Amino acid sequence: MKKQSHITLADIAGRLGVSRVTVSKALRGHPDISDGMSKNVRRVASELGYSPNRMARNLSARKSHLLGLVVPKIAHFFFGSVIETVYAKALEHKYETILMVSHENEEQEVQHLQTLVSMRVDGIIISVSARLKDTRIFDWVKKMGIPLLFMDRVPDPPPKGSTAVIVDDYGGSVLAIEQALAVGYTTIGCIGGDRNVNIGRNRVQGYTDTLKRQGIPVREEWIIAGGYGTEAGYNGFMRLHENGQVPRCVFAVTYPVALGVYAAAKARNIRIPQDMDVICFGDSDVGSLLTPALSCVSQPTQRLGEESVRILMEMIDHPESVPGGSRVIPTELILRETCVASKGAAVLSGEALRVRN
Amino acid sequence: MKKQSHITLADIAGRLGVSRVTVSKALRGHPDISDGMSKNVRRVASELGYSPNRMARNLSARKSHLLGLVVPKIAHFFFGSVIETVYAKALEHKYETILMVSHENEEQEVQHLQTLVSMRVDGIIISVSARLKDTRIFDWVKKMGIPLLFMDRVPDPPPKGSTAVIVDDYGGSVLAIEQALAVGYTTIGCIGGDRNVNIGRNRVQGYTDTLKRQGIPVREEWIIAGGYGTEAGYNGFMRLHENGQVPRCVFAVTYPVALGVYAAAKARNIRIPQDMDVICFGDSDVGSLLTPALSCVSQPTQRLGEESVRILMEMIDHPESVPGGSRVIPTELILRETCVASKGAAVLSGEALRVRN
DNA sequence: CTGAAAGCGCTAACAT
DNA sequence: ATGTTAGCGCTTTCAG
Repeated sequence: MKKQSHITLADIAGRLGVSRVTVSKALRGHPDISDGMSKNVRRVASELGYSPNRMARNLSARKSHLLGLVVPKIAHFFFGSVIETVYAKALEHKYETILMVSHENEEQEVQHLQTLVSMRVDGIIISVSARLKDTRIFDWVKKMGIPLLFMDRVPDPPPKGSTAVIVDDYGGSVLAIEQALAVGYTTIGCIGGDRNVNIGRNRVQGYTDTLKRQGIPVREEWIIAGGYGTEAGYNGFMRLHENGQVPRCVFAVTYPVALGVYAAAKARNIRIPQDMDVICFGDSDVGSLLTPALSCVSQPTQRLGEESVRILMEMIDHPESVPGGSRVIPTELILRETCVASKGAAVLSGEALRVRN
Repeated sequence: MKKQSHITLADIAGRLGVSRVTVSKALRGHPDISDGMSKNVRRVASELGYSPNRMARNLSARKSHLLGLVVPKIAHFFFGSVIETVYAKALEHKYETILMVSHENEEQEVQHLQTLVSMRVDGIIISVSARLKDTRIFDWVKKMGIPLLFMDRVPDPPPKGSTAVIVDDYGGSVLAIEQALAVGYTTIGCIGGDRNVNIGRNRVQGYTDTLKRQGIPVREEWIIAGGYGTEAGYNGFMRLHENGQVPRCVFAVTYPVALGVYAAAKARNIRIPQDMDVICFGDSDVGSLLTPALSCVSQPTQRLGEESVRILMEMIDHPESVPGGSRVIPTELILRETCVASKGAAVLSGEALRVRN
């Protein structure tokens, strides 16, 4: 019982009494082939419902036109939106994208990377998981000759000679904290993040530096690490609350963290922004529909995705002239109903006020 | 300048003074090979950093261990969550998933399907775009011998002999409308959907049937089609509002549509639920954080994804014994702060009340 | 237990 | 402009 055998070049060639090579060339628009022949080939191909076997093509051409994308999560606005952009941009360059989700799990991350190498993707974009510790896998990928680009989340410290496209995490959180200070808050907490990955490190750094610069004491018990998800926010707030001393405002390291804070506050009957205010890093499609509408530092997901693909393509086409280092994409402060001066709050209820950076 | 040449079976074989076949077998744990040999091969392989070339393997084995997944959107809770499940489940079966996003665009959909066939994926799961009109592509895929499974969104009418895993759209919307009626609303609108796809058709049908059954006149001007996204909800509400006669409650055909309704209501200063109430089909992670927390008919995304993969695997392994037809997955009514009896509303503010179906 | 031969479907280099 | 010859890296008979 042989498996369904597909139409091949040979079938088309046979029908036309020419060789497979001619057909192959014709189908790819090679200049060698005459117009008439080309037309005939195409006609027969479509009559037969021919579908080129990409595996064969890739194997032979030693080029897959595949791009690997590894992210820690997918069902979240930031990643969803970045992923969509990467897909679209890659397609413009005639590349298919293979998505892999690590679920913030280093083991899966390694395995995915191995699979991508195994598939001989032409390049890889990765946003590393929060728990990442061992970075040798990245050297291996590189040794395998596959261009690797870190996007948004980079191991800290970054592997030697790595290329990255990141968001201005430090600058963004400075914006956020300065806003909180401008409103008049002097007790400000920070929830989420960790030290393995740049985004946690830099955002928390921006927070502490800004406080220090203003001569405000940094209280370690108000810096609650613990990741980037909604649970981190929920648990983080709960820990803060149990300690008894709740700061007047908290800076959530990601949008999901802020969501968790909202949920926890609701559960504890803490009113936002009257009892405690919130501002966060990262936007979402529903940010403006929450009550109160959440103010944030927005990350330009589109630019992140576009730049990443652009640079990766560069790395694929000119492996030598890799510029290396990091492109940093600026952020933007979006003020809505949290973390705004109280009289302003009423005014802003309708549309968001945008402060360009 | 030859391209980076990877380690191959031959390299390992050479090092050990055996043939490539032996290595190939050893690496795959073929019983032919002795334990000692196996160990040696594995050792050398890992020393050399060998990574099997999956394209070559697939080409030769005429099996890709790839699964195609086509969805209209990704940056939305429902799809994000289904996608994640499909990835995980597929992995359990040793399958990689190739994701394609159609952006609700039929042309892209066709192209993606062609690409997947070209990659010789072993099976395809698709959630069709709302604008789908021509279903011949599905017959072609089938003719190419690739099992195809419709998930959630199926062309209406479904192609002959197709297999699908869907949600109980009709039953779910009956639940929603009955709830609205139970609260005492007699003027109920319906926003979103269209007639090309089952989910729109059936959800709207559930809405009209339930009203009729209760002897409530169905007012066509309160049934606003227009898709499944946030804009559809926003624009839909605006049209309703411009007409002047706003129903006491609206049923949003999807969660994003409800989000759009929230936004539009906010913009028009219509209070939910006091001025107009909302209930929708489809849940989200932030549903309970909206104000008021949104009541909905929830779709079990996990079960949807799991069932889909399970059945597709079945179809791949036993192409003959395709059962065909549709598996229908039941829904669940989740009441929060909208569309609940007014005195109940206060009581429910904290945690969600769940009514099992 | 191991290996030689053949081939998966396609492309690239080199004729003709 | 078209065809010939050789692989790409792996698996699958089928002999030893």
